[in-house]
Amino acid sequence: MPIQLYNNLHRRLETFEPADPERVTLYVCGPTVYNYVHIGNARPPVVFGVLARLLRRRYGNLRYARNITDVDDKINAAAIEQGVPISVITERFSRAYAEDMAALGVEPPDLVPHATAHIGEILRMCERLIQSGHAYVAEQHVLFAVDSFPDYGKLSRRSTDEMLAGARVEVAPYKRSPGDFVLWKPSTPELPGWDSPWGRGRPGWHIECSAMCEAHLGDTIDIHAGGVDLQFPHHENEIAQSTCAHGGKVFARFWLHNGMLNMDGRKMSKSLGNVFRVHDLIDKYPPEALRYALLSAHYRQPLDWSEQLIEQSIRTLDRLYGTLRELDDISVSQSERTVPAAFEAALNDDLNTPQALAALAQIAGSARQAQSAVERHAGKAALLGAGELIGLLQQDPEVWFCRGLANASVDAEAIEKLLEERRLAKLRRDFGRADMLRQQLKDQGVEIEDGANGTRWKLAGAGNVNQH
RNA sequence: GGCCGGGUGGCAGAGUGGUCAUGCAGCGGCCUGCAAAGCCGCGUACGUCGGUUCGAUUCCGGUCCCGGCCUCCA
Repeated sequence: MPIQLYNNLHRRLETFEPADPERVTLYVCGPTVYNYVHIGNARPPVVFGVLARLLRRRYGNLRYARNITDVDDKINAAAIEQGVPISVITERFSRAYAEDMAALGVEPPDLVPHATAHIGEILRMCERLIQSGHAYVAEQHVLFAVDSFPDYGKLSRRSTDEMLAGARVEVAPYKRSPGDFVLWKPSTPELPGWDSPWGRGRPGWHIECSAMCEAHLGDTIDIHAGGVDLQFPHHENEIAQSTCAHGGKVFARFWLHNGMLNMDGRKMSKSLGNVFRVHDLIDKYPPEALRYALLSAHYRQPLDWSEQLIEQSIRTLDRLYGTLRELDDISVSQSERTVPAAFEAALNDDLNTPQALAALAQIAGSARQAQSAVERHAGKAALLGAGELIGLLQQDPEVWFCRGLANASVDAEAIEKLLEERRLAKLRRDFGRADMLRQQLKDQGVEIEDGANGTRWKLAGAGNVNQH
């Protein structure tokens, strides 16, 4: 079954065929590391990370790059404010980003190129663009001439005239055309900078992605992905630079854009200040529930973020892990894991994660009802295999149900002691005493279940159990 | 203003020209000392107005509302 992807370049669903099946290339725009990222920033790495797993499963040899932007005016501002070199800021927050993404079950990409490690490539690309007449030098800036690229605006479907009509920003006087954008700009002595033929300076925002794609993935890549808010100008400009730097070769064959996360109906964005930082959320809620929540809507749709969404996700995972716990006695090796056709078909259909999660619920349902050892084994194999592909259900169920125990106010020994006391009370049919003990545990946030093989317990409620 | 996307049951959220999404919550039942979990069952959802059609939530047009981008943005 082919993988169908909605190619935003053509605004239609297309069958994905890599240019070279031996070497599939994927580039996702990564963060600017000047602060902790918010949960909206986590959507691309999570959803396109699932795409990476899907591609890797099918083609084996995937080269997946997700950059780190470590030179930028916001980083400069943060460094000046805190009185430290920019490297202190960028190292701190690129590490935090890696940790936050790992917590959300995002596998590291194959390549994590940093902009500052590619200044040479950036300068060479600038020179090539100048030589070929697609860029010019003005007041120590290197600017891309949008008029030199007839396809400019093709991705975002807008003409340069339209952009002019709606322009919100004053046009710098040295631009030949208002749509021209900066490839290289001068730095003052206190700002980070590198020597260049046009004086000491630093790269513009868009050129780094073009330079890093070229350096690591080649002139033409299979898939380029990122947030829909990057479609213009960032991705439009990348296309212009790369295409012109490569003599007209196609830059990216597929363009995928994820929708925005909303807070109270408005886009979650740092400039609006309505953000939840991943760093804080993973302290407060089980990270896997955050991942589930991010995958619960189709990636192209907007997703309303709310506490209720997280709690709903926790309860859904409770049920799925409950099924796995019922299958505790079954052992499934890595090679025995399976990916049911309906589940994979959903992901192949433009990464339809809600449908895939619906299929996962069905898989769990039949696994729960399986009677024979063979069926139960197949159920668990499917649950783990499908879960692995989408990055869920890979924990030990007991770990899931005891979420946050290490930080919570309860301790396991005390719980076990009360449970033993309750067991004895039940043996002598002192149910009043037994119910009292259950209530006592419940007051501590511990819920218990009596089963054939004794009593088990879990931490109840949503995420706040993990709060310190 | 220009370009683009969206309005589905209490909530989240897929999908389809004519029996079922799915999950969460709720209700009833089974099970249970009681619970919980699990199982079974239940609720006549597709913004609005027209059109096409034997039949439209699904196609077409109008309209209302919401959101995104228009050089900070995932």
